[in-house]
Amino acid sequence: MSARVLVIEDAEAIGAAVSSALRESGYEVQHRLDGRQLETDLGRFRPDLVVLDVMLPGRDGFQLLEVIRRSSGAGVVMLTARDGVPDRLRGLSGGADDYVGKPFVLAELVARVSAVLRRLGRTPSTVQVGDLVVDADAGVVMRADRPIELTATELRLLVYLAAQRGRVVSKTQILTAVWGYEDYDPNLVEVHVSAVRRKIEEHGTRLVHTVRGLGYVLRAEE
Amino acid sequence: MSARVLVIEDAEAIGAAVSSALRESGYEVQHRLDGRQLETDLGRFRPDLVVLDVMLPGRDGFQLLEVIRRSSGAGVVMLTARDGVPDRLRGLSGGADDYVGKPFVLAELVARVSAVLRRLGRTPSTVQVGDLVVDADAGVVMRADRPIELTATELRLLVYLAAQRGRVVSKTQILTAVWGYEDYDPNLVEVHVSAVRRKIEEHGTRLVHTVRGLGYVLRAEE
DNA sequence: GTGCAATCTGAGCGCAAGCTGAAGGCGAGT
DNA sequence: ACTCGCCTTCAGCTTGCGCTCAGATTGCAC
Repeated sequence: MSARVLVIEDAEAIGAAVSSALRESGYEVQHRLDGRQLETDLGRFRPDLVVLDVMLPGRDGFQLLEVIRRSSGAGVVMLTARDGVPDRLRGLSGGADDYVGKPFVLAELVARVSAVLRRLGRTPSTVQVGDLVVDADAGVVMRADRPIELTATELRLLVYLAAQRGRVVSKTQILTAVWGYEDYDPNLVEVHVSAVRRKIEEHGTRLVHTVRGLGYVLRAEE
Repeated sequence: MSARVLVIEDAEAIGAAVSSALRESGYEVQHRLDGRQLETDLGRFRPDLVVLDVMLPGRDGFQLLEVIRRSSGAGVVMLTARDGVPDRLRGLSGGADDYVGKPFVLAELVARVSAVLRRLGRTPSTVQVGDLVVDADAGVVMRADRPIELTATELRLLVYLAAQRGRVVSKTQILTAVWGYEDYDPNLVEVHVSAVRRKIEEHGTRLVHTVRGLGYVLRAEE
């Protein structure tokens, strides 16, 4: 059910952070420090998407990109230096599906990975819960065919909850997925959940359920 | 069927406590005081997961972590000093799947070990008993396709019983696994078992069976 | 059947978890 | 420079979970 993501990143700290953020968003993740066993990984792990650093020991990101394109249908998100405009062009022209410049916020990378997977049809782009429709690609939320105005943060929060629909997600998970934070500030999440509720639960129906001591779930009324 | 866990911890008392807690949760456990024969253990015992102390005589946890990563697909949960933020980063960056800060509650460690094993696909994340489905990862319990609202404690209790399905577990085992307690308070367990029953056994069916003098079993009607 | 121990369960209390209105701060747009 | 809207912090309030206790009930030994 959940998509598989292969992360190739030689900076261990970054690779680990990326991996755990993706895992917390529900993906199955493998992390490699270089592209040596890429062919094997493509065959065995069969990733739906590869997060690929440009600067790598041995074969660099662009060479690996070609390998992936030749022997797999996996999507590719490249990590490049923020200012490296040439890198960016080269990556896109080489066929990467998206790229993210370093330094980046974890939430941004996760969002782009999700977006590419959706585009590739690996993940549904719109999620329906009750009479609420969340279209992550279009960034539009509708309730009973009427559009709902959400702020950027509220939208990211709701899109995340929608992607995890039916699962209980902790405030910690939400913080890393939506904000990219590591420090624990439950109230920040509470405030925004409260705001989202005010907007999407107009008729006394409950969509975002609180599970005390665990977190929140997005689910239609039972 | 049951997963194998290797515990490397030089403090004997802690190692023993961890080992027996894991055994009570149904894992096959080996305990070593240092990492000298790690390579042999990886080959012979073939653990699915290694619980690894950071501070060890001889090679320390991070060195052992590398060995494990190179020559095994085992998951790794590291034990670090609670405040050791540097440790934490280093552990994750080295590729540990999770870490637990000392001092820790046994229940927490057991929960994290289970979570990592699930993520690695070594343990099914959902257990079905009769028409009851317990999804530990999603934190969701369904009966006949309808979600059941459980509190955090009730869920932990039921997840534990589900993991031990078909096996009689004593109140002492439940206390250590779910609460991390050492002192014996049978009534505490009884109260929560009672609450879980009220919620999951709506039609007079019995799922959590009492075995007088021994404990409880989760099992479909006999 | 009788007695005793084990188990069940309803009630209530204390407190941590969660909610929300208000206000400050910051950045974007004019 | 000013305005506007959004994000975040804070503080007081509310909620309901988890624990303890006590009386009822069950099951087993004899």
